[in-house]
Amino acid sequence: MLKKTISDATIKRLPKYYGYLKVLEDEGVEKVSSSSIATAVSVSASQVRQDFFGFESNGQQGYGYDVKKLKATLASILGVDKPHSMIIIGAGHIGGALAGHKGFAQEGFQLKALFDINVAQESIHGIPVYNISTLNDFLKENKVDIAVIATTKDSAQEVANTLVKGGVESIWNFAQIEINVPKNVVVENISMLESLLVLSYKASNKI
Amino acid sequence: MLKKTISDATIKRLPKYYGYLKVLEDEGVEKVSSSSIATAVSVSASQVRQDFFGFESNGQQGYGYDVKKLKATLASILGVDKPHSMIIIGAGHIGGALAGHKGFAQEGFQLKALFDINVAQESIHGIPVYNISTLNDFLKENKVDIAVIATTKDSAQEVANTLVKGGVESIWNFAQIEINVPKNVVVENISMLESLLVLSYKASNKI
DNA sequence: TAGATTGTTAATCGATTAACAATC
DNA sequence: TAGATTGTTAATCGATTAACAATC
Repeated sequence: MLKKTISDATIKRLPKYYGYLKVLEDEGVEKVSSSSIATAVSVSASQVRQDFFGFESNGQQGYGYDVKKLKATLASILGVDKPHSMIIIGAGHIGGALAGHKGFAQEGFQLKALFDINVAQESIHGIPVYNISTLNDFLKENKVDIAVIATTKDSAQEVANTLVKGGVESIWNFAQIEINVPKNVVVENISMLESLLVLSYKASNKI
Repeated sequence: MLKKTISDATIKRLPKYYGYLKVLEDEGVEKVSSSSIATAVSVSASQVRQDFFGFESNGQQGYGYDVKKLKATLASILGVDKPHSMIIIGAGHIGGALAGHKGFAQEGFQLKALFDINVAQESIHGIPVYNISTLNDFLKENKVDIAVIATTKDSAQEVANTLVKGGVESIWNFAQIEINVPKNVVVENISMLESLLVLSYKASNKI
């Protein structure tokens, strides 16, 4: 484990770099400089190089970076060089929207099922919807890499407990509440309301 | 304008503090200490006090903060002490889910309409859906505080241009692309894919 | 009063920017 | 070769933590 640990600030930028490299690859561009990446992602060129410093970026002085190689390196760091199985708990507005989102599958996130207390429809966007009471058994029979919590905040912690007990180690939490999990489980929270409030702040406090 | 400017790092935490104060108010709690807030929001007590330093937090030594007063102060700073009119461009999965989200209205964000190139249904969750071709006229006749871009990335910039021309000064952008706007317009980006990739990183690089 | 807790300054830590030698 | 651009160190900047006097 000689790998230098990457700072949180850097990690948050890696998906942006990765996204831009995908665009370049689609356009057939073969090389790119730190300053082009910087412009595209609204950071400084120095920061791009500093972020890349510590992992093998395959940069060449006087030339830049090979788009394909750099994209592959970032994919590997971000863990999207291999597929992830995924389930969604809560088949409401958000859960349903996530199930319909095409972009996740493109990165190898394979949605296997949705779960809800109330199975209004047998499937959403082709993904089966099961009763939440069957979640426990499902987890015994299927390896789930990532579980999405898209329930109300009232049931989020209970759902998290079931997931953890069932061996899930990565949780993407859309519920408006902090969930408590053991140290071996990673959680990424996403709060639309918080984002909207930040926008509201900016709008209200313009110079 | 003696108001000290609040740092970006602090601004991102204000909605969390605000959310916790709402919980306390609902529970009928009247006072709270910086260390309680800190625990609830997973930061240090010192940071809470540092964040509050600079605006009138009404804290009392030896006692703590008055929940109602502090919540009102944060609401005012975040701009949610008054209502905001809102529209959503793109009535797909995400646009529809946002229209169905109850939490926004509770904070005074009043959704007036959705717009789409293809009006599949006249209304979603009781909100009228109009053809995108009428957006221009709508903006002339209605004051829109916040516009949500929930379109594909291909049309995001064009939509942004129409919004800006129509006088919208705050944009909440869900499209997977950076949009360019004049300096007087504020943009808050939210990227689910980026969030998912951060989770993927954490999952793949656990110690 | 004694205990608790804020407001505020100073110290520390980490992240960003600047600079430039190395080198393609 | 000359120009371009990286990798890397040092300098700067900003954010977090620590500490404690003020005071309720």
